[in-house]
Amino acid sequence: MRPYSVGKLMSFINRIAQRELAERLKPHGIGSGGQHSYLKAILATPGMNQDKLTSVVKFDKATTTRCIRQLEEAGYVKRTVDEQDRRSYRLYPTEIAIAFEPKLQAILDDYNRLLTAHLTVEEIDALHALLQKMYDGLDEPSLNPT
Amino acid sequence: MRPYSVGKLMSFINRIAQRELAERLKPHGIGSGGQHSYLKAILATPGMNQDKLTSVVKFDKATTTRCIRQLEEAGYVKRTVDEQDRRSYRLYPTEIAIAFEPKLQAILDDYNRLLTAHLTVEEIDALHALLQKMYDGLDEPSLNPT
DNA sequence: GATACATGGTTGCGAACGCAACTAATTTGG
DNA sequence: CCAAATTAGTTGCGTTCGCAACCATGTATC
Repeated sequence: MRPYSVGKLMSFINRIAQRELAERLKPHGIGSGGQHSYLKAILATPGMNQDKLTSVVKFDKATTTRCIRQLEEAGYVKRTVDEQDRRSYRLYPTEIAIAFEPKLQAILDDYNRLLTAHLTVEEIDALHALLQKMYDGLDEPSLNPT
Repeated sequence: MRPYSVGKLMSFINRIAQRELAERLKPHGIGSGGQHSYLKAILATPGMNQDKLTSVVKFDKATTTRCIRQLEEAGYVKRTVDEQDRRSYRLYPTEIAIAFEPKLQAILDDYNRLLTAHLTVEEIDALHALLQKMYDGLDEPSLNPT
């Protein structure tokens, strides 16, 4: 039996949805793609270095460098050299970022509501649980060489 | 109550997974991203024009132009001018593409199995149904101006 | 404490993609 | 039947991203 094309559906949905999200973040100087993921992670856990952050958001470390630079230029993130290890930077949200957090969260909540607008509450629960399980399965040593 | 971050999970999973798929398609001269979607659509429905194809795969028409050009250069697709409407091209798979179809399908099946490796059969059924419903909901006039 | 190795971060390069502006063929309205 | 509007496709431009090569700091081995 042929497996369902779960990958195709996810890629479709993601592609359509990302355009919506980009449009909503743009007025706040936050670029499309992963920038908001970085900002959310820094707000949630201030003081991480870029390497840690890269593994949290699952992008490439080069992408991290660039996204952080953009967030810094937009005034959302501060970088300070870690005195314990002078190679790495500790990342902190600025006052502006902290003030913006509720708005950011509202945009993301809105986005999620849009995505799941045609599902019942039970269906959303089930979908979230399944995606979480899927994610946990993928986020394993086999695919994540140390 | 805060909505689940279904969007974030989907984007994570998609990002991780796309790298896997890209690696498997690369040896066959098929670029990462949407190229395989176009090829599959053309194999499934030969003779479409690019405009129709764009709406099927949900990319931008500029992206369609470029992906089709690459598939043509790679020898998978033929374009012929539609004599009924000389602006449009009819798209057909080449012999090579037809011969390659089973292999392509095997790669995609494999990919889907990888994605859902940690789910039970019932969970995969449920996930597929939910994603399909989600997709159908998004693929509506409100977001798809005619 | 000099040499090798590991690790955090950056840069160069190329691929993929969307938007907007454009060309060329077709349809519509007067 | 001609001008205006529409439609299929292309091109220019800017953004995002991954990979690989690289630099600088830190750690380990001798």
